[in-house]
Amino acid sequence: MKSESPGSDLSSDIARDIRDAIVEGRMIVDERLPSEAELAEQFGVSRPTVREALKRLAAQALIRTQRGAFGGAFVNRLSYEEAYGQQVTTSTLLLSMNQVSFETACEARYAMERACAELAVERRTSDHLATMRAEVDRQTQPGLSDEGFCASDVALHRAFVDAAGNPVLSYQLAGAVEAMQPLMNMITFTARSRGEIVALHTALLDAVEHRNAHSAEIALRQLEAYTLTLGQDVMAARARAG
Amino acid sequence: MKSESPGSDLSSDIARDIRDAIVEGRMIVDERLPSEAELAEQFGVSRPTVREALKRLAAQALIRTQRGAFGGAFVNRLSYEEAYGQQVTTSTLLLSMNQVSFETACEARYAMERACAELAVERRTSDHLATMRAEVDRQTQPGLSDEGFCASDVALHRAFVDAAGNPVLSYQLAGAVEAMQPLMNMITFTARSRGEIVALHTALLDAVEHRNAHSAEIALRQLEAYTLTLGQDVMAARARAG
DNA sequence: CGCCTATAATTGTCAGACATTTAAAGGTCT
DNA sequence: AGACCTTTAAATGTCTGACAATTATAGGCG
Repeated sequence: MKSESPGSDLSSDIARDIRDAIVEGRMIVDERLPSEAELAEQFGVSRPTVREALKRLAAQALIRTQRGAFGGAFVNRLSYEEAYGQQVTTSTLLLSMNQVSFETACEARYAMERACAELAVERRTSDHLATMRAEVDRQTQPGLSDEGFCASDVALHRAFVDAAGNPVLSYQLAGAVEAMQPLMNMITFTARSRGEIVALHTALLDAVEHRNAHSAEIALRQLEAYTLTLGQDVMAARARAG
Repeated sequence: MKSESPGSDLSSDIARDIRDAIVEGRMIVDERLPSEAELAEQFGVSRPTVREALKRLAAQALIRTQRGAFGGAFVNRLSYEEAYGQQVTTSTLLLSMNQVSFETACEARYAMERACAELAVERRTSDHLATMRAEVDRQTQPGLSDEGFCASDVALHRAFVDAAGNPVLSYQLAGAVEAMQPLMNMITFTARSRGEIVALHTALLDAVEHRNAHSAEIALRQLEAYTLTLGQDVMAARARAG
């Protein structure tokens, strides 16, 4: 009674069977799967085929494997970090491979960030403020490369999102914010544009410090508008260059 | 010059090498990878090891394979649908495996949905309205099961999010909305609670129809509050039951 | 009693073979 | 000449059997 669909591919079928068992809760976290040899017998296939199925699951962080006696494959508790990673990779590829316009990506990102404003100003701790301030400071340093500037930008926004104190929100936003980094990295930041951005970051920081959600949203809106103009200039230049 | 880190695992290393090549743009969409035999020679490993690496990449939809002459592995254009699927699976597991509270998940979901309100009321087409209306109608039908009610709920919210006309936003929201379905499915909806929800859905629908972002946000906020009370009742009952 | 060693279970890797699929090349008939 | 069929070769999919590497447990030794 094995389920099939994609032109028959044993390792796919087996991976799906096991994945379903995990997703539907028939296997619980840290539960050990049968050994590869046992699985091979159960599914009526060879060990390499089972191994291919297990590697598929491992790639999605659904299982982890351990060598040695009493080792084997175990249902993995998907950590926030692993989920972040998957989220960022998937989002980045989605953007880079689907001719998603800078406008669309930017709009989505800032819409979601604004969704954090209310919670962030309410729950931010002094730690969050300190992190944001440190990043703003870094952004004013003269020797900073464009890539370093972008990285600091991401770190600041990350701190802002984390200030909302909702790990699910942080996880969802990770993709939206980090996936834009490759697009942002194409931008050459002039001293003037850096100044503008730092000013807006400072406005955001002040709003968070004074727990003013409305001001935070305005700062984010201005940041979106300014980022958009910078991005559009780059895209236009690239279009001219061919 | 092979990169290594996790206690040496050849198929992991190879998968990472290839993944990096794709993510960094050194391999472009639809480009064909060398055959398994060639890869085995290049990396100095056996074909089964190469195959395990390729299955890892296939599990993340980074490549697709085609049998037969002139077949092979090709860099896959990550479609929105594939990305949705990954997003939903990852989000669902993250919620179910990490004792994420109903409150936290609910808060994140509605915060993100509210972020769509402004764009949705501005860009919604009559199609979006019709879909939403159809789902509200379905929700009033007497014979509808609780699962059917939840599914319709997801469909309505999905239409609302899609109305924002930003595919990246739709993609990001897919996880937040659908991952809550297992939690919602634990709720037994009484006739009274269904009535309340339908009333709020109708309010949301009206707001979208009349392009009133503020009303839409209020409806969503009320929906969040009501969903939260329903969920908390269930959680409390489960806690008592042990 | 503590340390060391042997053991067995399990994953990781390899080699070679055969089955299956598929597109392209070449041949045949009209 | 053109349409249809057959062959062929390249590639993935799968199997078998073996060996290497790792590791927790059990047993032996001082």
